[in-house]
Amino acid sequence: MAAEVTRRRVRGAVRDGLVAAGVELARTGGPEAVLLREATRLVGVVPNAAYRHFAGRDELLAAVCTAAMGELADRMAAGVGRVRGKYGDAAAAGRRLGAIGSAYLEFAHQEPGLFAAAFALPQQHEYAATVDGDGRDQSPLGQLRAVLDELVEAGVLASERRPGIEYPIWSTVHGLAVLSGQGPLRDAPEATRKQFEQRTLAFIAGGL
Amino acid sequence: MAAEVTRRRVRGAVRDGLVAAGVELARTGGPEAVLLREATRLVGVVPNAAYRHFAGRDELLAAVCTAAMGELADRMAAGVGRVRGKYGDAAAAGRRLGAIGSAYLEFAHQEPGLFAAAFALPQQHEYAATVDGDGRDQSPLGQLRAVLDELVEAGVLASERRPGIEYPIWSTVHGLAVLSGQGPLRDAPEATRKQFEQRTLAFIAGGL
DNA sequence: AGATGGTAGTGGACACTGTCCACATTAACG
DNA sequence: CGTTAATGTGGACAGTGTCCACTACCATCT
Repeated sequence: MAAEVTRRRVRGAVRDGLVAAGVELARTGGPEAVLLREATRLVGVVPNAAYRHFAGRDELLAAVCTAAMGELADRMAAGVGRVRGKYGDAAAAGRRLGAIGSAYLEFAHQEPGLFAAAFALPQQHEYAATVDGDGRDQSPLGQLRAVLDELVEAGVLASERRPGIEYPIWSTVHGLAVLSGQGPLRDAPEATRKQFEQRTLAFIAGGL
Repeated sequence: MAAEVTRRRVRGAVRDGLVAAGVELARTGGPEAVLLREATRLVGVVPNAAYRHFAGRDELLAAVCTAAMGELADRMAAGVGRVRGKYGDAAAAGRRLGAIGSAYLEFAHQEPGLFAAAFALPQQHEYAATVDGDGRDQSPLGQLRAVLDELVEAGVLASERRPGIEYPIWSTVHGLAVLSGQGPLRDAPEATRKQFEQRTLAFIAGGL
């Protein structure tokens, strides 16, 4: 009668489960909904078990945050990858820029909770070089920079206008994402929202 | 020995005090820091007294939210008011647009907590016509619209480009505000931040 | 093989939050 | 003056994050 059969899980299973549970909570309820106790409940473990893997709730939220940012990056990369046309082609480069913006806005719209969670903590995702196997920076900002560099090479964007232009562009897309996602424009009808996106992307293209 | 001298406050004093306390809490710690109990503590009243004036914590936060949005609107109006040049003058209209953007960004930078609180609840401030004595819409969006209309009248902005252009512009400024305030760009040095603002406002001016 | 030590999970507790209920007191008003 | 509604009090409850002491397991070294 050696008490309960408190089965020990395999290494890292609980931690991964907690992050997965946190992501799911964030998906439905945003960053506020990622509760430490609820996550442990979903994993089937006692609340304090989480403290073996995270210093506290904020560190769990940070992990969720990183995961959400990763999903955004993946969606952007997938969108860019779907654009045909070889590197340096002016039209293709422009379409790649549009694909980045569209993926960003689509993510914010389809997964408002995850999108909010991705920016819930001001940890610098972008500055920590998140590189893939080929040494390319696959972070959202890194991907945007790559396309802008391509636009310069393609002759679409004047090289003297290139430095720092990623920030106004990022701001424009991000601003629309939060205003139409969580902000005052959140319950505009689908058609209106689509029009906002079109106009905003056109505004960016015109500002190059 | 009729218990304590539980002095009754004048009509509305407790409610106003709670909102003021909530604003102060939001100023230092953002919307998350506006706790019902802490607000009542600052006012010097028992927690439950708040329920005589608000249905719950969310309704208090909504009041704080409205107050914060009001302060933003005031700053914008003050900035526009400081611009000299009569209505319809092209240069003056352009400077007024810049003043609106600058006031927005300055508010977000100087009062990050209040700025976050202003957008914490997705209640439609802008749609509820917040008009002043002269019947003008003094909400942030209303002021932006007024200046854009002036730009059309001054011949700076083509009238066929006018419809809906407030949204990309608002998005751009708002995006920079949250990215450089709470987001990943929050601990950029002052000079860099100033440069971001300049470039972003120039980006908008170029996009007209 | 057998002792040992660190790792992962348990149980119980505390302070804090928002919120509800029953009660007391005061102000307003007939 | 007596009634009534408004306003504040007191106590309680569930739920949260977090800390402490304790226990079972697994790997590793002798």
